[in-house]
Amino acid sequence: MNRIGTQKKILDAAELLFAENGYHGTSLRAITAKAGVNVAAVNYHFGSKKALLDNVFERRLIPLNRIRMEKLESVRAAARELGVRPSVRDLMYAFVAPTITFRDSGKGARNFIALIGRSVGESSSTVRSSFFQFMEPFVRFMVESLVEALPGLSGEVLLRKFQFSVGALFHTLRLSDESYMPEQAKVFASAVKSLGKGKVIKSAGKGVSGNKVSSEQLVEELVNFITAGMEA
Amino acid sequence: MNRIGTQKKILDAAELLFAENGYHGTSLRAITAKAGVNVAAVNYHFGSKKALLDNVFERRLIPLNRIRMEKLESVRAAARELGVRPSVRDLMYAFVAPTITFRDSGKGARNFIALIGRSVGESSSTVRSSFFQFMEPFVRFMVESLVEALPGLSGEVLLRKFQFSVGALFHTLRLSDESYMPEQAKVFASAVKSLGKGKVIKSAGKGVSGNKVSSEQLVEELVNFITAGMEA
DNA sequence: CTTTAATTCAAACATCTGTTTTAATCGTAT
DNA sequence: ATACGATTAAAACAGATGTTTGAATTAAAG
Repeated sequence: MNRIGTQKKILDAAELLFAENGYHGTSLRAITAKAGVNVAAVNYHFGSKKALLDNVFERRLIPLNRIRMEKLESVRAAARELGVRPSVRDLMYAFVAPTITFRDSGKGARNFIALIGRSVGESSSTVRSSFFQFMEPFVRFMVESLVEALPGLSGEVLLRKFQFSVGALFHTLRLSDESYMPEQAKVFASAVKSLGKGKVIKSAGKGVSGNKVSSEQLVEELVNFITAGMEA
Repeated sequence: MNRIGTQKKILDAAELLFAENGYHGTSLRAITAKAGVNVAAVNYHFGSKKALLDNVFERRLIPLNRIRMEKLESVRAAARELGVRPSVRDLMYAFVAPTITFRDSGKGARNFIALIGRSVGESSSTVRSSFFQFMEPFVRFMVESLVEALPGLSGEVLLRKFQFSVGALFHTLRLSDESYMPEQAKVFASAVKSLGKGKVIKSAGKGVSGNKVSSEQLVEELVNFITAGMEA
């Protein structure tokens, strides 16, 4: 039985190509060619292209969301035990850290992170519905926790601020692999190069900002940024 | 000569459908059907589907970027005259305000703003290259100005912080029309409804946050958020 | 009015899409 | 070895895609 092997090969290829060219921009023939399997294998193992997309999300998003949920719950539990409100910073950390550190768990994970970074803003309803079905429980829990942490804010304002944070995080995820955003990478790199004053950017000639910063530092900067924004 | 009329009809239809279903998710036949013109009209007037996309961007992005540039230049000029550094808040305002207030200049403008909100993270290289070719001069100028405003930050850190801001803004633009993001709207709306404590969200039953806040308030909140993040 | 160029239109183009079919092949248990 | 269910493979399917063609129509110029 090579079943599992074939399914994994298809999932890996689809994950990569969906991240690179989008759902509609990726044909089943491109996927099966990269996976080294027959075209019919997708419909045999998954049923349809849409079902394949669901499986691509499901494979990574279920364990990832479990980690995020656990972190969030432990933050709330710790605060409850101390009789205080959870801090915005801790909540934001539980939101940001698992996602970004997940990038480092393998090449496939990096592709997937770039994919979900795109899926938040995906134009096609096919991709959106597939993605949000897995994200809803976490988002709901997160918003509830934020209301607890920032009781002075109205629900509307808090919601928008959280959406600003979501945008900041997922945009960063999109940029996590330079190869997927060559135009943006070039624009920013040339902007930095043309500065010519102040602190020198040591890496300007070699690469592009965003893919050489360590995950730990990126988490730190991002949490600092959105925590300050949430509390402003 | 009905030339201009036909071209405009095609551009309007394409702008709407690209925003709703993405570039690859929109067929020329869908565009021409909505525009009420013949399929061949696109290739006759624009040359190709890709060239049509370029024209959709160009029509709005050139005047919009000119406004952003002028605002940015006036901020820098005012600071120079006073012999001080431009404030982060003023720079961020010049970045955010023109984009968001542009939404209100008409129905087509609203469609377009949703479209460019998506194009930043678009998976397809076709859309990305079309979009970034118009955005590069502004991004370059913006980064240069930020270096001036925050001389204490290294170029790399500043760049990442600006990218967080870009993410926050464009994610908000994506959500500026609820009809394009029904799943996300539902997730957030239900999350708010299930709060049950603190300030009551008056609008929870009627609509969804994001499309009833005034542009002025949205600009204010967004500028507050990213200014705090930049200065954190 | 006639001529001429620009524009529209229906139809067809070749190619690509996701999916299905049918036969061949594989691994495994009897 | 045989039989059987699972998997693969090649081929074909109907439909949609972007683009092109060539005739019909329209509008402006002489």
